Amino acid sequence: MAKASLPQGTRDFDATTIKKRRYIMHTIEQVFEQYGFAPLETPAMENLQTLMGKYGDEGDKLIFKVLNNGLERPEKHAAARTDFEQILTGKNVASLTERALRYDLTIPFARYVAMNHGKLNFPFKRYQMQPVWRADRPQRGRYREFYQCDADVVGSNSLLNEVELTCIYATVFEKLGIPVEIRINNRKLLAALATACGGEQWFTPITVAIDKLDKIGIEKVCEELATKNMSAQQLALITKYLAIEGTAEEKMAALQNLLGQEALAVEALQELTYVIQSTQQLGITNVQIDPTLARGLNYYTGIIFEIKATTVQMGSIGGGGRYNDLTSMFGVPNTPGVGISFGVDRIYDVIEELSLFPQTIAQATQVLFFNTGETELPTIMQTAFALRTQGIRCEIYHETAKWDKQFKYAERNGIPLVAIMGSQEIENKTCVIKQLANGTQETVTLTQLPNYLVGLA
RNA sequence: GAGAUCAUAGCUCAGCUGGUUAGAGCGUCGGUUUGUGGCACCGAAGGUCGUGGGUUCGAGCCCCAUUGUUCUCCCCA
Repeated sequence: MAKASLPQGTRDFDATTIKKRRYIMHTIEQVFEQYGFAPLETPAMENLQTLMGKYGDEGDKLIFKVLNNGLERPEKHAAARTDFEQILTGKNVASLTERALRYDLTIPFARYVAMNHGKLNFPFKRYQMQPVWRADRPQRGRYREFYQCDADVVGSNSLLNEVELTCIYATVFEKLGIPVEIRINNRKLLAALATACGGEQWFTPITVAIDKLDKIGIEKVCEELATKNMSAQQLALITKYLAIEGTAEEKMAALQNLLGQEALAVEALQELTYVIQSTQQLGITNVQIDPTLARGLNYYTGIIFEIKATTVQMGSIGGGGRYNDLTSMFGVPNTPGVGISFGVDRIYDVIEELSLFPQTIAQATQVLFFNTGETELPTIMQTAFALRTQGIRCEIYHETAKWDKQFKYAERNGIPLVAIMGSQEIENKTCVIKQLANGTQETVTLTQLPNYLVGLA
């Protein structure tokens, strides 16, 4: 017998955990629907071709691949052996692996839009809440299987979308009680910085390096860029850019001052100003401009978002941004979109750490009926059955046992009420209801019972 | 992919420079107590010391390998 175990980085979820996670997901789902997003689900597996090359070189390595079935068939052996050599050089070969587990929800969504663009009404707004898989090494706040909740709108260039998605972020985290900072930036600003440094070939090195600013500090960022042959003059510009601080208005002014001669920068600043001002007018105060925000996924082209919990040490718990033309990779051009994502499992960890889950979540059964004996059991079953039709969740203890045990069962399972019907009560058509929390108990007639219990709940 | 760390009862952990039969608390089960839980007391069950090798008269402890945990780098939700 092999010892029971789980694949690395995966977890089982017990009842309490699932209920807590549902609470998070329901909260998100409600807000999504308030803004007119409709649900979508896609398969756990995609064609490997759909996913490869969409997340950068690092991303490709983290995609879980599925080995093809049927490789043991003799007529495939020769081809499989040759193709395996390709695998060893880091290539992917369709004859050995042609499917992979989804890595995020955005690319499958783009694939869906490309496949169905003829019958969708644009702008098309969908939300999706499903697990994704990444072959990362697990650590704090990092899992190999985790849930994402995404909302995307495609077929619209309007900044109204960015504003509303920001509102969704603000509303969800307010409902969950998590203090967060909504950081926004604009990829066009980074593109302008690259141009000011001499050309767009600097875009990727710059974004990669400055994304690490808060971790490694400004000197190391400059060191890293210097190794890419960046001149002292260029580094001076980067340093000035990274040193920008202050209120949103002050940052805007400084950025305008530094990059105002670049057309892209002007555009970027206008967009950021619009989002900041609009959300401020709606009473949302936790949006921050962060010029150093870059984000790793390379398909973003405009405004980008990242959510940081301010009172807990944790990686970002949400992120997103605008992409010009994600569907063109699937042969359908001119479909701009913008989307956001919630990292449910990290949000869970944050709420747990801050002890913000409502007490009532864990409570399932409201009433435990004591099993007082074989002769009493039929009446007890009838009573419980009737209560259930009235929407009251009840259980009957599975066997006649000492009350001691039955009490402990109720306690351990967080059942707040115990119902006792012995021969005496049955004869009088009554029932004793005891509240475990404070020990008080009352005798209630069976006709009053449903109302009595609703009153306690 | 690189590095560090840990792995002993269901859980949390002790276990000395390598030396008899590996301990505690909590939990579980039984009892004091068959119509009222939480408390107390008494008793019991429960361990291939992650796995596989090696060194040694002797290994939970030392060495090597391996698997998993937690964490850091990388990157991300």
